[in-house]
Amino acid sequence: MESTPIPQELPAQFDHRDVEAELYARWEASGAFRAVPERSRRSGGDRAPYVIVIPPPNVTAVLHMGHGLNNTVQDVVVRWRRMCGDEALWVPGTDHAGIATQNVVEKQLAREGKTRFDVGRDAFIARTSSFVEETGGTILQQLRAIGASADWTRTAYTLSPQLSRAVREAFVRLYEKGLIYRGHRVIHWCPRCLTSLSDEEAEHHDVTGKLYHISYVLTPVNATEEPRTITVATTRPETMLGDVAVAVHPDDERYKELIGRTVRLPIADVEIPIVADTYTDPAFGSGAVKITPAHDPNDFEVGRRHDLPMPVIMSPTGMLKEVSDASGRVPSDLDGMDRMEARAVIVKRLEGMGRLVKVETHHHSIRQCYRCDTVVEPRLSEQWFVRMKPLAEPALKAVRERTIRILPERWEAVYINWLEGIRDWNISRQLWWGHRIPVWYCDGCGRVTASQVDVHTCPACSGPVRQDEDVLDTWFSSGLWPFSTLGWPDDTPDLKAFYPTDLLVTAPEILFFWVARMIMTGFAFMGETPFHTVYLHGTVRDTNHVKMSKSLGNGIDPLDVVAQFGADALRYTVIAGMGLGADTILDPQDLERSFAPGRNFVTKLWNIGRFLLTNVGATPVDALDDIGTERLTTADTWILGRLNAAITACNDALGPARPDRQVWAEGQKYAGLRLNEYTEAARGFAWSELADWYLEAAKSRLATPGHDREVVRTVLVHCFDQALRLLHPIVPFVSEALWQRLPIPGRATDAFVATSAWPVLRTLSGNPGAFDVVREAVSAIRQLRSDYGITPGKGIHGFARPSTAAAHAVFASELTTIERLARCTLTLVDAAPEGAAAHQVLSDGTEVILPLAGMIDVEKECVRLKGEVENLDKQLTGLRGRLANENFVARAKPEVVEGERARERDWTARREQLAAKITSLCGG
RNA sequence: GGUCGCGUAGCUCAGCUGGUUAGAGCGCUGGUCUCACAUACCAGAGGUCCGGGGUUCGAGUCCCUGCGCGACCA
Repeated sequence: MESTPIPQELPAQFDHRDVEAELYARWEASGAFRAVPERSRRSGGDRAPYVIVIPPPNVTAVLHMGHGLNNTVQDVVVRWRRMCGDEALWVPGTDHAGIATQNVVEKQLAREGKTRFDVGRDAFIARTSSFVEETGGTILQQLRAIGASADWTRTAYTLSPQLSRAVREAFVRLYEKGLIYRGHRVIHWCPRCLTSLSDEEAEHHDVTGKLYHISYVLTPVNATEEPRTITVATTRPETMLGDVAVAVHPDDERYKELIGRTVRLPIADVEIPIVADTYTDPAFGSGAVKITPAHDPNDFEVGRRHDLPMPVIMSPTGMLKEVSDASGRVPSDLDGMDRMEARAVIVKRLEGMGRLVKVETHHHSIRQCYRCDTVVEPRLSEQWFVRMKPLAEPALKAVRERTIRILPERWEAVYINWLEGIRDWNISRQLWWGHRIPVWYCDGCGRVTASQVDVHTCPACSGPVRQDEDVLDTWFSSGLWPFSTLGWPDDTPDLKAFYPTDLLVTAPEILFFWVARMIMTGFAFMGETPFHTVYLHGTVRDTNHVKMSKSLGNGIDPLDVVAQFGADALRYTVIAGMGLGADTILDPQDLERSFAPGRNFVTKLWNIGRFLLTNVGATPVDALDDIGTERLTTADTWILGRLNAAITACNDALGPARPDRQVWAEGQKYAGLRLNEYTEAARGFAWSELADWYLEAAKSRLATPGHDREVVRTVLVHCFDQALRLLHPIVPFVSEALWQRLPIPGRATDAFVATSAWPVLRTLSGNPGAFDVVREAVSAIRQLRSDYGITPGKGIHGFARPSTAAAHAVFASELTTIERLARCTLTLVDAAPEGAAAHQVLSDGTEVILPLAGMIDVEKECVRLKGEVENLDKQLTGLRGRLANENFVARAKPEVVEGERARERDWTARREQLAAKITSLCGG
């Protein structure tokens, strides 16, 4: 069958601008990304479900490189599984992000000279809602631009009515089990956000601060006692206004006799006791520590043990104030003063009083709000807590017993360590934007009611009730994400078909915030793990290894990259560099250089496609199975063998997709998701093998009409088709654009590579390695040409002396290919011709001889050959030494020893051949 | 302070359970506008695998130690 000319000329370059949006729209319209519950095995279908839930970005976020990387990984995996025939579902959505979103709207208000308290709660929430409606979810639109194949019909939002129901259901269930309680505790307070924070949200930062040593004067027991002092050390002297005791270690001989006595607190001027408590470290500072129960979590515990008062001396905004139990403690001139300013004033005043003993430089860590970096203030207040220990048990067990694996492996230890030392979770936030705590108080009878539905009158006394003012930590709702997005608490078809999910892809920073909590809630509410694999990827950094961020100005906008180089170039670059857990380094100053690998690869792929379409034509090729194996050339068999190898390498790098029986086998636990290895395998096949060798070998066959032309058309289209499938998850757009044009036999007109089948291995006949001698011969001639400075334009003639009959046959059949690639003419001979010539001996002993009359420098050739022999001798010495070593022969594995022996034979033979050349050419 | 990780080519990184002459991309050098591709092709240079000790027939790979860097947690 003769092919017809190509229907349309392909442009010289892949124009991503023209293609991406249009292709994406077609995919989406075709329902390619839509999952159908009935097709899942769990719902009677015949497909294994494969589900990923997106780490929901903040609803007000705009796409940055971190999102780009995170979502590209998810998309690569979900596209791979879709092609493998799974019922693949990637659930997209956003998070209402309590503090972050509220901050944005408060900033807007501030520009109008107002605070949220000026507008009131309802109006503020209304305003924030409309803000979110207008600008929120931009990021989901942006994800389409990088090719994200999420099921948009299932887009979720943590503050939607459905997911809000899930939050209430979860709260009430935990409350009823006694796993949620309300308590008076010292929590982390952000004086800027005006809310409490969980332990995880108050981040540690190392600082060089000061340690102030302050002496407190003991109250004399009688008029004759010498005045005595006791010195305490603190980094936060302003909190002394709230001191209620000085604690010493009970065994500390220095202070034993002082226990039970009192000191007079300077400035606040109150009398406080000296107590004995093992919390005190005798080795730190003076061995005596001031106790401020309302402003330090450790002191709070000491205070409880000794039944001490707990005066709060700081306002929510961080100003000194007699808030509770503190009357008379804050001097009027300090009242209302900011905590930092007050520190300086108090230190100065202590100095004036002679109470400041010394000030030391002190390295310690302070906690800062993870949203606004303000130094948090430990503060006694009433909050809601989740009792974590019981929830942590199954979450620990799941990782220990391999129901869940965390990649890279080392994070499992971090996860376990954290869960073992877990503390109760403060879930109430003094914000307005979020899920209001579903608890109602009756002031009449004191009844506290937690309820899924709004409560209007007290169930006990029918009196009026008021709802708790606080909202829940955003992570409380995102912790339910793997099932709330699927319809929980309702028993929906989605939940049945798609829970548990499979893979979670995120950054290590939120391992505790989010991942661990999802696992805990998964077991608590679903009785099952939410996913079997957690994949933690690295961070995007600039060339100085500084994390990219908008505020530092070292960020890269993924949409800029998409506009300049295309989504495929972005994806390829990021995925190719995706070592397990490794950071991604990109240069914001030089996008051209950063994304060159991706852009170059896309261009290369495009040009392979161009060549194919111009030379193969648009007429569908034969099915490969219809081509008799006897018609396949050495090159055909070789490339089909390389294709098999590439498929195997890709599968090995990516899989296994899931554990065999809910639990990861020891040998598989850390296997798969090597995206860089997968990329390299697919790239190497398409570029270094298909394009660099097979395509070149195909050219003359394509130019010659006849049966063989059909064979090469078929093999070429088959290999490129398969290559595009292997590459599709990485570069979805260019692969789709090319695949649609390929003359693939029997393909439906509306087919997509996106929903085509992942390549499988073919059984081959013949020797796939036979073609290697061709490649070696070409390389050898090219190398000689380069060594002798013979420009490619200069035609040369040479000889080849195949070492075996098989090699002779390959040379005879592939002679045109060799001649074309090496740009020479070649004569096959039985004996090397006499005279000055350049030589190469191939690995099978075949000789290549270039007489190069007039161009060859005999002396240079002798030096070159002798150098080669010298190198071989060096290797042989080592090899023979090893083989002469009885220990090696006796103890090494037999196959290793046999391998070394074979190498010795090969190298020796090769050396003999070269030595003979030297004798004839250089006269010994 | 605790736990963990990293240190391989100029740069960014691969190197699985110890076993050929340690790889890739980018960059660099030289040569090519060869009829798909100069965003390409061809050839090449470049590595004491951080230092020291040990285990082993054999160590980039395992153990100890020193130095440097980083992360997480207190």
